[in-house]
Amino acid sequence: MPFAQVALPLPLLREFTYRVPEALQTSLKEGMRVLVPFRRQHYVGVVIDRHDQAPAHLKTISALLETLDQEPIFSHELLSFLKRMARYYGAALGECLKVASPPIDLDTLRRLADRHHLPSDMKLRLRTVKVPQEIHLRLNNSIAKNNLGKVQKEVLAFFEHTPECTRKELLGALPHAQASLRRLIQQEFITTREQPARSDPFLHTHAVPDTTPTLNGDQEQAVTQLQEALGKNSYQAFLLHGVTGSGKTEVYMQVIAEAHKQKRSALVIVPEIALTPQLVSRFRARFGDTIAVLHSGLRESHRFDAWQALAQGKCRIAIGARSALFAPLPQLGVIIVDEEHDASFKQEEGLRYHARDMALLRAQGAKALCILGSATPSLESYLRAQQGKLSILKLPKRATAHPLPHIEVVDLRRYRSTSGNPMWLSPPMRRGLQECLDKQQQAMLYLNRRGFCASLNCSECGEVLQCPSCSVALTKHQQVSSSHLRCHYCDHHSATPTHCPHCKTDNLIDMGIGTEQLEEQVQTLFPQARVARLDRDTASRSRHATEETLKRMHRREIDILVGTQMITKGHDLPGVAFVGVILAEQPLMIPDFRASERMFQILSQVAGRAGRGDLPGRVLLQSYQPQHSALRHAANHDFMNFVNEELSARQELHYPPYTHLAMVRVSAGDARRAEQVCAELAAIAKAQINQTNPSVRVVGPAPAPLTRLRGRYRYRCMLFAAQRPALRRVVESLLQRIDKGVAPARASVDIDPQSML
DNA sequence: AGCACGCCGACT
DNA sequence: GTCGGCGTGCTC
Repeated sequence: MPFAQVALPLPLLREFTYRVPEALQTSLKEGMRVLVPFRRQHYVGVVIDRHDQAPAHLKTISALLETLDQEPIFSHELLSFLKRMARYYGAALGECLKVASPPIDLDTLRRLADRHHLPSDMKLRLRTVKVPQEIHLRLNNSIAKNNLGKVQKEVLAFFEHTPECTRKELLGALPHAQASLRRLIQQEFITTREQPARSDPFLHTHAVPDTTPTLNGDQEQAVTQLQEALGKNSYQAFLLHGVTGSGKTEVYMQVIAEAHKQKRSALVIVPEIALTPQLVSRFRARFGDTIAVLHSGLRESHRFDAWQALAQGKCRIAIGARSALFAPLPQLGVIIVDEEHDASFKQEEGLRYHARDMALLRAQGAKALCILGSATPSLESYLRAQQGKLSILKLPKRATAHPLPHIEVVDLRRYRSTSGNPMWLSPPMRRGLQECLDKQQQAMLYLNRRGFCASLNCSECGEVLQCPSCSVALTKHQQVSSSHLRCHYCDHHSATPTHCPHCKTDNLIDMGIGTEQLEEQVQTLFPQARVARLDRDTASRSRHATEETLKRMHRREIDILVGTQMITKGHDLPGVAFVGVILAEQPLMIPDFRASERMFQILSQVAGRAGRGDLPGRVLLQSYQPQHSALRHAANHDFMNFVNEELSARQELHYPPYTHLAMVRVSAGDARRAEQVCAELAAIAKAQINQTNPSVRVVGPAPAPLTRLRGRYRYRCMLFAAQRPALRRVVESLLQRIDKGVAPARASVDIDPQSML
């Protein structure tokens, strides 16, 4: 077949045909990367198809230059999954392949460039990696041992116990042997071989093997069902609904062990923030070196290593964040998505895919199991379970004997400070903290706002200081440098003014509270307590700041930890007995139909941080809306009533999960241009609504909640549809229009948006 | 995405 | 008279 269909790593909604050189006719397969000329440049694309004839409309067809791989880097399973994914999101296949690709080894790339006389600065537009090499030494069998120096003999003696070692190892043992070694190599007494160095930092953490614990009845039942399903070798999806501390991880591990027995591989996807060394060592303790960790925080070379180990079958279990979805696993047996409700599974820039939804799609194609686990399942998953698309497994009890923490709600309306300002640390909150300190237990205070205060307002004229390029209030910060204002959406920052820029009076007052101020207030109230703060600002101070603070927390060197979302996930801190939430209804202030759901999830999750050790946990939720039902349900640990109430509300409003949503976003430097393009797209969508697509509802165009962001005006339009195929057809027509160009505006379609902003 | 081609303002 | 702004169009 002399022609190949090649997908390029560009946002082009089609692929291109290349002629396959004679020499590659037999070896070139689908899923291999190839070097191709494209528009006076060179790109690395992926062969997605071979065919006998070129499309008739093409006059000239270039030949592809070379293949980068001996074997396809995308298996048939992975490639067909990526094709389905591209179709699902209306994305360019090349873009999907790009996010799923391992980085290219720079040396390989340079060799290719040289061979084809490409300029050294050629833009291949792909992530590259310099794979660290190490030199392996091996003793040559037939050597004359006479006439050797003392050190040379020492070097040879070193080889008596090891047939082969690395140069680094040898020089580590014999640091003075450098010159002698060089001579031995020159005289060919020792042969050398260069090979990629193994460098995965997690790989060398030697975990102590653990013993498989006995399961409680619920866990036993879940494991039995899952193992049975695994034996059927077909797709089946589960929702593992287990309260915090119910032992979901143990269930995962036993299913993975069963897959292992059947020589099938496993993929574990966790939220970015939950992928901690503790979690990895827990898996490593059970499965040893068969685990590869895929983490975007890893150096590219480490990711490259992990990818290779999986592709070659050296590792059979992959664990990682969102992008681990694309791990090259032969004979995939089970995909686990832990904390499946977590919003971070949705990539919010570029290719906006949802790792949970794609995990289901991949499992389907691979005839594998998919297990979605959560203490507070998303409404999407819960409805799927009700519809029978997911089999539900329940772990209603904590695996340990400790009961769920006791949660109380504090009505903030009853407490005001003498100045009339809100009292963010109410008397019950203070008492709670004091009791906790008295018992020498640890406390956490949760407030999801960084900075000192939320905004700076003028009490004279009412002016709120805003970012010059975004329609948001500036946040005052006092840490790092002196008092300054920062925009939390762009990189704008300025000194804190003393006078109102509008009316010039000096009546600027702080509004609201951030973690910096909370930390200060806590320290003032409890001068003897050791207080620390954990948020994005403290984390960015140094690379290990967060880890260090958590370690200090573990060692009980901190009494009260103040923080944002960062303190809520993944960390098992057994000393924490008290958790306070400063403003429980904060999630409701974002205009989003999922606000209630998010509040319920956050409160449940924060509450779950209390009483994980031997201490009974206590939780205080401060709120101005103490009667809000999602808050009440969270306080009662009552997922069932929350989910039923919320589902019926969504059904009534025809919102997801009862409909499928596509968000059309348009931005431009000029507001009228953005609105105009958005209106045109909305009109195209509306024109599609006829007998073939009767169920699609178009809402908009309308200004986006953040009307201006980074100097660009934003408009949006929402498409709701009861059926996905109808939604897809309408979206396709919009994408075709966008593909033709809307410059200088930018337009995109987000399928199943997770954030309404 | 990039890089061409193409049509209107400030420079040697 | 040119150099260069970025608007629009095409890429096997």
